[in-house]
Amino acid sequence: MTHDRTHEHAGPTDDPHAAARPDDGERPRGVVAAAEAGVAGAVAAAEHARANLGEVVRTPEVTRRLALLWDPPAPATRGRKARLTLDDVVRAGTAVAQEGGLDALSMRRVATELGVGAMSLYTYVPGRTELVDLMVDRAYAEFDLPHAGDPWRPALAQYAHEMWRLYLRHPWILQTNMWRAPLAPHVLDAQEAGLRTIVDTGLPEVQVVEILGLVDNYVQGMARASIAEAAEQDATGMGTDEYWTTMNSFWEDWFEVERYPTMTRVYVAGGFDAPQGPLDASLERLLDAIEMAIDRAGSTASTG
Amino acid sequence: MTHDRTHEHAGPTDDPHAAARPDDGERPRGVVAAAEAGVAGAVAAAEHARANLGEVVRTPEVTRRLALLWDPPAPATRGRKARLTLDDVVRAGTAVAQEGGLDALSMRRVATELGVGAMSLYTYVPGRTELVDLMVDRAYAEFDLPHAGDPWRPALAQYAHEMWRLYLRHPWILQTNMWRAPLAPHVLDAQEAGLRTIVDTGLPEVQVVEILGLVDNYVQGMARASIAEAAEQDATGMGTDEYWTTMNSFWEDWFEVERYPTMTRVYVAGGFDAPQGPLDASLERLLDAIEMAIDRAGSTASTG
DNA sequence: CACGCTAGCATACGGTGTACGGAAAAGGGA
DNA sequence: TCCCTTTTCCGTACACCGTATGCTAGCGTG
Repeated sequence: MTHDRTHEHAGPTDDPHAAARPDDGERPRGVVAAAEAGVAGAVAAAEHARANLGEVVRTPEVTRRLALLWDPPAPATRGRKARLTLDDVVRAGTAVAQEGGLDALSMRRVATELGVGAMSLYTYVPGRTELVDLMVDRAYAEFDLPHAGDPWRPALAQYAHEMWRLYLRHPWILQTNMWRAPLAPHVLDAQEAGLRTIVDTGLPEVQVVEILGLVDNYVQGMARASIAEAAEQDATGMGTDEYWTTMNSFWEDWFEVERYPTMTRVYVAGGFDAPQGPLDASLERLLDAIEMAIDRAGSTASTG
Repeated sequence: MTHDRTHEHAGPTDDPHAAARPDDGERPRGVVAAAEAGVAGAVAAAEHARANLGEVVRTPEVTRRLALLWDPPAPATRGRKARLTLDDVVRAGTAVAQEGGLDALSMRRVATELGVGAMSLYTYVPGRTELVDLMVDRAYAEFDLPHAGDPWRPALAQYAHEMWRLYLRHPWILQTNMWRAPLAPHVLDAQEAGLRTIVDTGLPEVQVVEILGLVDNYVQGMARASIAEAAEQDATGMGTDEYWTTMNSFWEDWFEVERYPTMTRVYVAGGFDAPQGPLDASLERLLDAIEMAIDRAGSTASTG
C-alpha cells in the first residue's frame, strides 16, 4: 500500500477515546475531546456527541480519504527526491478538469500533462477519488470568506456571490459530490463562514442549517443553468457542446406543438431566451424571504 | 450501425425546411411548421423561430439519441423473433440503477440481469446514453400531472410534490444530466404541466421559466439532502453507505474545534440532526415568495 | 426449400483505475 | 568508501468498461 508514512489507526476500535490520534498534545481534536477540554459546551456537549457517535468505526478506506486532507505528510528527508509536489499534481488535475470536465480527468491524462508515468501519481495521491477531493479543497481555498462581525445580510450575500464565482471558475465541481461536499478543510471553512453569517440572528439551529442549504442550493442551480447557457456560445465543451445542436434539430424535427402548447407559447414569447440574469436580481428575493423567517423567529422567541 | 431501420436524416442540411421528416402528413411537427399551420402564433412565431434556429444541423449522434424516444420503431414482422422487449431492457436498467446507483449501470450488468449476452442489448438500444434517457423518460411517466384548470398554488405544490416523489423513488436520476434534463416526451410533459400552472398568472414569460427552475431546483436540493440522509439508516447503498462511517471517524479524529466554532455550536445544539422535514414546511415559504412575485407582476402590469 | 431479414452474441479494441514488484536515486551510518 | 534503508518512479498486468465487427441461428416469405 502506498502512503504508509501516514500514521495508521487501529481497525474497528475498542476504546475510541484512547486511540484518538498519535501526535496529540497540541490542541483538542474531535468533538468529544473538545467538549471535555471545555472549548464549546463542556460536559453536556460531550455526552451529546458521544451518544450520537456511538461506536466509531475506522475503515482504512475512510482514513485514506481524509488523511491527506487533514494531515498532509511532512516532506521526506531520506530517499530519492521527488520530481513533483502534491500541489503540482492537484493543479494539473484541475487544469485537465477545466477543459473537458471531470470525465476527462483520468490518471493517465494527468500524468501525461506532468510528463511522468501514470503510476507515479500514486506516490502523491492514493487514488483518483482523493485527487478530486484535493482539487475541490484547493478550489474552495480561493473563497473570500465574509468577516465575522458583518451584519448578516451583506455577509450572506457575499457568501452566495463567492460560491457563485467558485462554480463559474470551476464548473467541474458541479460534477462531483452528488450528495454532499467532501469533508475538506477549506470546504468546511466556507460552511463555517456561511453558518456564522446567520447563527446569531435568533434562528433555531435547525433552521440555520436549513437556510444555508437553501442558499447553497439556489446558487448551485443558478450556476448550473448559467454554465449550460455558456456552453452554447463557448464551444469549450463541458461535454455539452452539442446540446444546442440537439436543441435545434429537436425543435425542428420532433417537437409536437399541440402536445406542448404552453411550452410553445413560452418559447414564442422568448421565455427560454434570457440567461436569467447574473444572480443578483433573484438573490435579493431569496434574502427577503430569509429576512422574513428571521423576523418571525425573533417575534416568536420574544412571545413564547 | 444498429438501428438502421429508423429513418435517416440528411447530414448538414441545405434546406432545413424541406428535409423535415419523411413520414409527414399527419400533424405539424417542429415550431416552424407549427407556426405556419396556424397552431400557435402564426407568421410572427415562424419568423421568430426561424431567426433563432438559423441553420439546423443534424448530427447522427443527435438523431440517434432522440429517435428512440420520439419515434419508437414498429415491431419487426420479418426475421427472428425477439426474446425481449425494449421495455424489458429499460426496466432491467432501472432495477440495476435502483440498487447501486448509476455507476453500477453497466451494459454487461444489465445483460446478466436479463440472462442475455452483453451485445444483445444493442439490438434494443443504440448505447448506454440512450438507455439512460429511456430510463429517465420511463420514470417521468409516473408523474401525476396537475390538471389544466387548477388554481396555480395547489397545482404548483402538486408539481413539486410529484417531482419530490420521483426523486425519492428513483434517486439515480439525480446522478444523470448535470446540466439539463433530457429531451424526452414524459420529461417535457412534466415541464409543460409545470409551466402551465403559472403561465396564466400574469408573470412575464421569462419569469415563468425562471420560477419553475427555482422550484425544480429547490426540490432537487431537498431530495439530494433527504437521500443522503436516508443512506445513513439504509445501508442500501447509493454508493454512499460509508459516508456516515466517514462522518463519525471524522468528527472524532480530525475535526478541529477552534477552527470551526460555529459548526461546533450548531452541531452541539443538534442543528445537523433533523432531516429538515418532509418538504412541506419550507415549500410553503417558497410558494409565498412566488405569490409575492405574482402580485408584484400583476400590479406593475396594471400600473405601467 | 432457399432466400433474406433479424436477433443473439463471441471476440476484440481501446479506454479506465490501480495492485504489484522491480529499478533507480538519494541520505545516513559504518 | 560502501552499503543499506528509504523513497520515488514506473512497466506490466488485471479487471472492468462501452461498443465495432462479423458470424450464426432462427424465422417469415417467395
